[in-house]
Order: sequence, then C-alpha cells, then structure tokens
Amino acid sequence: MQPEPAAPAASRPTLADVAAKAGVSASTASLAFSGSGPVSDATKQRVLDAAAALGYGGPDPRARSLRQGRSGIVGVVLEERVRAAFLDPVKIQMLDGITEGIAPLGAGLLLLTDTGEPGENAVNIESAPVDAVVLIGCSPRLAVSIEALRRRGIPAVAIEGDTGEGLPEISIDNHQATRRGADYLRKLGHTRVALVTLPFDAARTRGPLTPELEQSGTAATARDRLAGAREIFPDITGQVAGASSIEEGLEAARALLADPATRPTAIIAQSDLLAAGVIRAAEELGIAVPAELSVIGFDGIRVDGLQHDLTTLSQPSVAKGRAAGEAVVSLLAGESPESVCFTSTLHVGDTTAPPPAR
Amino acid sequence: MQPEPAAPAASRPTLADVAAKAGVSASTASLAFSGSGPVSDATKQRVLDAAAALGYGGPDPRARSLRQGRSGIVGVVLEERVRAAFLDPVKIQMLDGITEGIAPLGAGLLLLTDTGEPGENAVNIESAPVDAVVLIGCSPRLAVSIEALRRRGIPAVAIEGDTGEGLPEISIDNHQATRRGADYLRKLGHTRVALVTLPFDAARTRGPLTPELEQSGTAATARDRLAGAREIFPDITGQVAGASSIEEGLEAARALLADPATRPTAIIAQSDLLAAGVIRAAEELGIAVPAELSVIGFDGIRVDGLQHDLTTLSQPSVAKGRAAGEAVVSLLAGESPESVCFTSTLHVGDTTAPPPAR
DNA sequence: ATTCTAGGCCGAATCGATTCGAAGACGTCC
DNA sequence: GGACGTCTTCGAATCGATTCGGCCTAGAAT
Repeated sequence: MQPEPAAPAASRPTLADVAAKAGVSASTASLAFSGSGPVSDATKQRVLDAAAALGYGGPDPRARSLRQGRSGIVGVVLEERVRAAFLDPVKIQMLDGITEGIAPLGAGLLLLTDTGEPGENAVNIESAPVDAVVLIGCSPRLAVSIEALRRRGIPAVAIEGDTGEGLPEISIDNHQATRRGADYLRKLGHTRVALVTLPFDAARTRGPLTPELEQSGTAATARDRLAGAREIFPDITGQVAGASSIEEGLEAARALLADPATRPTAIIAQSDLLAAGVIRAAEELGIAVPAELSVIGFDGIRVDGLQHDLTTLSQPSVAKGRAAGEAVVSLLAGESPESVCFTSTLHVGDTTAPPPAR
Repeated sequence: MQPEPAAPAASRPTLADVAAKAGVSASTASLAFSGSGPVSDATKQRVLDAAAALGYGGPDPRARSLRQGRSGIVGVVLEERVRAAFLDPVKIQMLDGITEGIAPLGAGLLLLTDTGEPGENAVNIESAPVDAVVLIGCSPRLAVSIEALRRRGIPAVAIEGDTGEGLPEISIDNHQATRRGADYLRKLGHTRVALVTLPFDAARTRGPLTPELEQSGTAATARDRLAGAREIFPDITGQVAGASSIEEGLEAARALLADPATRPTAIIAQSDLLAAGVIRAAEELGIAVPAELSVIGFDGIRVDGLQHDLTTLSQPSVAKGRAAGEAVVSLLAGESPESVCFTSTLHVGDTTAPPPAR
C-alpha cells in the first residue's frame, strides 16, 4: 500500500542486511538478537534500530533450527486422521495433558498422522522438524515409525503402544481394569456377556470377534482388555468395531442384539463412545438399560447426549498425557524416564444391574 | 544395545555420507531422494542401498526447509493457552475444519499461542517455522502479531478477527444473528433481558458491563454481538465473563440473578458454554428454565451434561475452519482469497418461553 | 563418419543464521 | 612505562540439503 522509500531489496532483509546497516558484523548482530554473549548496550541498540528500519522480522527459524539442531517443536503422532482425533474426547484429553507436560519446554505442538502413505503428506513422521514425538495409540505402523525415528535420532514416548523397543511407555492397567469390570458384572449375576472391542488390526476390520482376528491383531489395547475379560468369562466373544465411535458401537451392538434368543444380558464395550452406541442400539430395539441389558464402558468421559451415567472404567487421560509430556522433557534433558502405568477405577453408574429374571 | 559393526561415524550420517558411499555426488543423491530430476534407476537404487546400509534416516527437514524456503507446516494461533482451546468445543470444531481445509497441502498443523510474553515460548508466533497461519479469535495482540507476520512475509487468515489489514477474514454474522435472537425474545414478550458476554478486553476483565469496558474493549466478537442485542433492547446490560466456559457463565449469572426484584426474565449468553452456566445458576437458585427464565446461547454445540435443548444461534464452526483452511491453500498458491461471512441460524430449543405472568 | 540431441551426473553456489577461536581496544596493576 | 586481563567485536567455518548451469557420453539423424 505504501511505497517503500529506501528499500531496494526485492526480497526480505536478512540478518546480514541488518548487520551491514548497523555497521557491525553478522556475528555481532546475531548475538544482539539471541541475547547470548557479551554485546554492549549501544551496539545492541544500533542493531535493533537497524532491524526496525529495515523491517526485519527476526531470525529465520528455519536457518536457526538447522544450525542449532533443534526446532522447538514436539510432534504428536495420531494413529488416525487428525480430524478423527478431535472427535474423540480421550484423545483431546491426552493432548491437553501433553500440552501441560511439555509446557516447561515452551515448545510448539505439531499434529502428525501416521497413515503409512509416505507420499501423501509433505510433513509426516518421517520428515517433520521435531525434537521429539509422542506416539498415541499403537498403530501397526508403529514399528516402522519407531525405526524411522530411531534412525533420525529423535526421542519418542509412546502412550498405550506396545513398542517393545525400550521407549518409555505411558499406559494403564487395561487388563486388570477390564477384569475388574467383568468381575463386577459376574457378581451382579451375569453369565451371558458379550464384547464390543476396539479394532484389532491395521485394516480396522470390523465384524465378529474371531480367533483368527484375535491372533492376527496387533492392537495391544484391544488385546489386553480382551484378556482381562477372558479371565472372568473365558468364553466371551462379541463384535469388533472399526473405531472408537458411537456409530461403530451402534452397528456392533445391532449385530449382538439382533437375535432375542441369544441376546447377552450385558455388554462390555472397550470405550465409552462404543458403549454409548450400544445403549443407542438398545434404545432402538426397545431394550431397557440396565433392566434388560447392562452396559459397561471404558474411559470415563462424558458422552454428548447420553442420558445415562455410564458404568465405566475411568482412566486418567489427562494425567497420561501429562506423564508423556514430562517424559519428553526428561528425554530431551538427556535422562532416561521410566515407563508409567496408571490404574483405572471402576465407576458404577446407572447402566448396570442384575440380569433380568428368566 | 547392539554394537554398531562398521559405523565409525560418531554422529548421524548425512546425505553427503550416503553419496560418498554410493560413489555419486551429493547432488545426485539428493535427486535420488527427492525424485525430481533425471536419475537412472540403477544409480537411484545404489543411493538407496547406501542409505539403508548407513542407516540414513532421510533428508534433514530443517536443512530442506531452509533451502526450499518452506516447511510444510501451517500454524494455528490460539488466543489462549492450548489447553483452554481443547476444552472449548467451538475451537475443536474449527481445528477440525481447518485440518480438512488444508488437507490438500499435506501440511502439519502447529498449535501456537499468542500470549504476548515473547521470552516464554521457544516457539511462538514470531519464531515458528510455518508457511502460513490461521489466527483464531481476536486477541488484542492481534495487531502486533499481524505486523510480525507481515514483516516475515507469512500469509495469514483470520477467523473472527477484526484485522482491518487486508487479511482474508472468515466470520459470521455476529451482529445480525444476535439481533435475531433478541428479536425472538422480544416477540415472546420479554422486556427485562440481560447479557452475559464474552470478554471485552485483553485482561479478560469480568464484572458488570460498564460503558468504560465497552469503550475500551478490543474484542470484536463480543462487541458485535452486543450491538445486535442493542438494536432490539437499546438499554440492555449485563455481566462480562472472563472466558467462554460453564464456570464463568455460572458466576456471571449468579450476579444477574441474585436480586429477585430486579431479576431479568431472559438472558442472552454470548456462547453456549456461558448459557449452560446460566442455566446451572438458575438451577442452583431454584429458578425454572424456561418458565421463569429464558436462556439463549450462541454457537450451537452440544454441552456436556446439559439436560436442556438450548435455544441458540447455531454457527457453522467446522465450515468456518474449513473455509480458513481453504483460504490458506489459496494464499499459498499465490491467489487472493475473498473473505467469507457465514450466517448463523436460530435454533429454538426448550430454554426459551414467554416471560412469567406477573 | 560426423554432427546433433538429450539424458545423466557433477561442482559450486546458496539458503540464513549460529558459534568458536582469535584479534582488537582499553584500562589496571606492578 | 610495559605486561596483563577483560570486554567487545569480527572472520570464517558450519549446519545439511537443494538447485542451476555445464559437461560428458551414448545413440540418433544426416
């Protein structure tokens, strides 16, 4: 809009231009900006004035990070599309916690996905200017990602990932917690109990929980929670959902509840969103919760629009995120943080009751 | 853990090392990786093999972005702590939309805050390796931020920001929408109507809505929505909340509803979260909604735990984010995208009714 | 057989700042 | 008055890759 009176430079000024204008060397100008190193106040002021006069916007972060070898950015690798993560309250809470945990670094948070299609994203886990990353969830690509990070020398922390690679891991007692929930159902008198599980494999195959799928599965979370349920109900089976969402829970539950004759009296869902879908399916079919069907979830979030106080295994998502953030800080400080395993608590709401009398 | 058999290099291998091992020049090795440029398949394979042998993790993104002048990262500037944004469903929805909008770029999303304390964060709006940014909300620091971005030549898009600087802006009809909501209340018969507004100034001063605060305010959203209400109720006043949260709405409403004699028959809240707080305050005080108090919100989100179907001005948050993302794509393509103004729709729920008969 | 063409590869410059060792200026102490 | 120490400043190397112009060679065209 305004004419630039004395700006012959077509491109943006660099630190060298500022230095020239201030009559000092580039190194001195650099010191004036970064503050490290002894520079007289007079010189410093001259440099800053020159910068202002030239409209210099400060050191280029790209050049700076190349030279310094760090970018001040921490990556968060989501196993799904970023969009999807924003819809999952558990993920949001973890991000929240991570933010809190890495606050001392003053670092930015870069959201990444690990879809496995290298060409698709300009910035992916293999090529992102991050100083460290937090891996959320255990995608099947995890091993590949970890290998890539290792080669690049980028420290990483995993949340709920079965890395087996010596990364610090932040997890919860998936097995024990589900066992506790299942035991609660057993004590209520339930014997016909079914599962709605999280995806087992990379393809997020949905459908009946078959032994093959169980075997081929790579998702530790789904597997551990299943194992916990099996301790109480050795023959328990059910449906595998394609994701943690109300919609998927709805579909899975429709399949489980279709036949009144074989219908379970209780369903263990591996997430609260799935549980909400199960309850919705029950409503559709005119099945009363908890009178005719008990439902137990996992996570301990509030689900939009759900009228029930869900019985669930409440996990400290924010604390998990925070622990992961703190582990990152620790790693960057050259330490070797321990893995952390949180415990979930059984919250008894109004979606569980003794099975209907026959 | 494992001994590195033939790795004399103490530090990580670089492209030059790979090139040397493969017996080609660095430039050829670069071409082999980036794919651009004519390289014979044989040579390319030799380079890739050498890289694998050396455990080379691919080109350093820092060096690459320095040379190329872009980083493949889009920044999102939140006016509050990142944590806070995760608690606000409107923000989440916008982030969701932005993600969708910039998907064609394959860029990463870097979350930034603009607190104004330059030293606090290693990576802030003044020094983040971003190709473009989306500014969400109109912080008072906005002008400073925009100036910094302009100097650095980083294109930006503002959502709900009164930039006045020629940036593409994504907004909604705050004024008209609130006017419509207020008019609805007037037609129901309300005359004693009060406001619970969003913060007006940088300090997020809360308390009674005074003319001074109105004047000093820099927050365009709060101001526009206020002006819309004034068109219907010229003398309307109320409380200013310190943020968009249930807690703040609760506090503000307590003040408004304290005195039964002067109590309003309707409250216009400038966000749904605030409205939820208002309703909670009414519950506390034993005031029936909507029989004794009508409440109208703004946003059109679902509020956790709110039993009512809130009457509100429903705005397309996801679409706003998407539009912002698309504008970024357009800007990076060298075009000049237009500003976009969405319209909100009045959703009539069960929190509004005619005023109680006197 | 000679010239032209084009694919394939290399050398060197470049991106913009940071960092470290050394040199200069200035004042103090012996 | 000279040696020494400190405070500033400078020069040059470095970070790791990309890119552009040019050179070389093999095959095609005349």
